[in-house]
Amino acid sequence: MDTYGWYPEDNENLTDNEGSMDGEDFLAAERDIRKRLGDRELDFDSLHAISNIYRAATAVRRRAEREVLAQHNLSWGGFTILWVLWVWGQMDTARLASECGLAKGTLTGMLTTLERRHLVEREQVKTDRRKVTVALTSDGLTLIEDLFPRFNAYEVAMSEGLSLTEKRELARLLRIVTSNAVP
Amino acid sequence: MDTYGWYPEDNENLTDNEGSMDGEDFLAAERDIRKRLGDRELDFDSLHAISNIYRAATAVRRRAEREVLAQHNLSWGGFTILWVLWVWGQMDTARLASECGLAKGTLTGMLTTLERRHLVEREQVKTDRRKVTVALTSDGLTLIEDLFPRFNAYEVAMSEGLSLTEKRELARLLRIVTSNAVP
DNA sequence: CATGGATCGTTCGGTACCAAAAGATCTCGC
DNA sequence: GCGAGATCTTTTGGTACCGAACGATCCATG
Repeated sequence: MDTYGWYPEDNENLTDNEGSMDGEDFLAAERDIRKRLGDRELDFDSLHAISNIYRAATAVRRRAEREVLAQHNLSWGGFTILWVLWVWGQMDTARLASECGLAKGTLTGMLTTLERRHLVEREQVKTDRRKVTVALTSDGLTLIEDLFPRFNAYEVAMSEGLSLTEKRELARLLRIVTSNAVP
Repeated sequence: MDTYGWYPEDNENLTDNEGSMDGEDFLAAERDIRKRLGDRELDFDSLHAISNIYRAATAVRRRAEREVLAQHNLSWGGFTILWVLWVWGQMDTARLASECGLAKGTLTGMLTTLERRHLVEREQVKTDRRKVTVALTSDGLTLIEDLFPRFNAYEVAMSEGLSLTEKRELARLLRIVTSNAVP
């Protein structure tokens, strides 16, 4: 069996990761990865940069849904839709899907859900009847205006420990990754 | 109507965002947000830092599923499970769920899918029959060893434009956010 | 022993989410 | 005008994914 077939039989000499993780444990986990796979031709810096994005996104999303959004029966996606319509005003579904990072087929179902709750409304475009524009209702406006400041407070809490410079640097680096990933 | 009730009626004087977005457009979009909501007491730096995490994660995930994982019929979650088992070896389902960032109920279903494809196998722990450990099969090992180098190449492509220092800085900042979000 | 509480994995009900196909409408060459 | 192709949204079929409820197993205390 060549080096590529190497496989860990036990966890000796590796960091114990039982229980909940803090920042130290994450670093330790990344060291373990390097110890396991260090003899291969891999780019570990890209690996950690990219995989930490998803890890952070999942953690932030799940906690937001539990602690901020659940009391209003909103999913992350539903909240995003309201937020985008609030900031940019009404728009057609193709643009809305792109802004929200959703497939347009996904958007259809979620709009139906939001429409049933009278938070948004659809309207067929007169000049091009293939298109549909979506807008907040007054209920939707009330909800997002009440909810968003609390959501922003949550975002502040999630970026605790980052300086102003670091927040801006984080946003900048993520913009670069995003434009790499959007074909 | 007070300032809080202000609502955009049209998109004049705002950046046109039709079509696909690049890094410039993202910055423009963030400027629009500030223009729309700038008179409120919100922390825009936290907002952009946090919301860009999710945007980047979604874009990276979707493209990976399409361009790297689809040819092996793997979802992002399924891939993550194989990867974690590869790096750390067999473990019980609770730890596996935590490492993968999945709810344990979700993991059950995905393990069943992977087990049906003979990529992983479950085994009841002798000393504590409540527990179940999960391990890669040899098919699973072959798959991840073939797939991971290509996945890593994808990660390199996604971090194009970032220097080594920036990749490490990105990983570091995201670790801070993640530990804020894991309660 | 016995039994109540803690700790596992799984099941359940429901939404989110995607890619691909279908259906509706517009546009442009002829 | 009129039919072919382009461009929209919705529908479809299937997986991922969550929280909560459930059932099995372990363990501490009397």
